[in-house]
Amino acid sequence: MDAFWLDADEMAAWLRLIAITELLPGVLDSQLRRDAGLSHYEYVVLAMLSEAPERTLQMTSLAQRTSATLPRLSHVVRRLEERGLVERFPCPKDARATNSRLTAAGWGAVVAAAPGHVANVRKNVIGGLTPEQVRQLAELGDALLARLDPQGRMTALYRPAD
Amino acid sequence: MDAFWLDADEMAAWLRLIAITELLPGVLDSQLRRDAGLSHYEYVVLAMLSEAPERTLQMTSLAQRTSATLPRLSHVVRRLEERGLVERFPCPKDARATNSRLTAAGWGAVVAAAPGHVANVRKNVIGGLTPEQVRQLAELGDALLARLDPQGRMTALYRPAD
DNA sequence: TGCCAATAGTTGACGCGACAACCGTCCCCG
DNA sequence: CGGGGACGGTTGTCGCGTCAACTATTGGCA
Repeated sequence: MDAFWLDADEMAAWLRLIAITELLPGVLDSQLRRDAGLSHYEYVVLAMLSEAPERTLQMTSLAQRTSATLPRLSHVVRRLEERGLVERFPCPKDARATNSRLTAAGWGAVVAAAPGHVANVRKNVIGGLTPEQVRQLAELGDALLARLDPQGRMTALYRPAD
Repeated sequence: MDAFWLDADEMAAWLRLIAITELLPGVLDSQLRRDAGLSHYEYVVLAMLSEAPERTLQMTSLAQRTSATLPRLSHVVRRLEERGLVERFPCPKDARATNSRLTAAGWGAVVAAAPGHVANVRKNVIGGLTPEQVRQLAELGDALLARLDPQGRMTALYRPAD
């Protein structure tokens, strides 16, 4: 189950991928935290709700769309609810389930945060790539996610058209 | 400072990149934690030391090579020292500095962990890509890191030949 | 109908990383 | 050669994410 190492090209790609996953979260978090008082993950949660019908999603669905475990989401939503950005209520269709809905304040927070966030993404990530590289990244990403997320837990997020 | 959103290609690439940075750490951590009792970051620290002359590096240098802040590294090295995998001693050249050296047990831990880790990387990451995509990832990675790490803090890690 | 496994979600404890405050050493400029 | 700013590192606190345990509801199958 081993027998061989990574060759030079593979190692180069691998080391860069590691470095990116170490550095990217910090870049996203610090801008959003500073300018909008939100962590990147909190922003993603609000953004997903903002695009959903009724601005409402079931916890499990929201967790899948944000690549998070249910406990993580539960903690985050509780904090967002305490800040008045989100509200929870029992799902009428299934008494086990909980729905989360974006409040007006939550909508306002997303709208306020989005431009700076997009500018940051463009400045620090997408802006450094050629259009051809952007296309390559999307295809690469699909191939990687097929392995990283074989259950397709995140399909809703990264392949909304399926 | 905004005025425009991401277009469809950019959004596709961006969403995939986000998903990868959320999922990859868990995949790496859980395999190493289970099979070797190490977090991925601890493994990287040991691996960097194992490749250094005398298996020894100064804290600051080790922090740069592992994309970490100094406080983070300090905590991690203390734990590794308590487990006997690493030892710290004052740098003879500079009384302010501390050197970390891999112990025999630490070397053994890296050697024991490496095959499973490499297999995991191949199985879950590199193995899903074509050789052409591996090359693209390396180039893409350079372009992204030029923005994410403009100071070249990690240069030593991802471009060892410079 | 009644039972039991599976599903949906919450909670509490624990560990790790970020941040800020701090100490000791070095170096350079006056 | 002496004082101050910069450098190198450690420590403590706090917040967040994971894991495990738990409750409640559902749905299928006898």
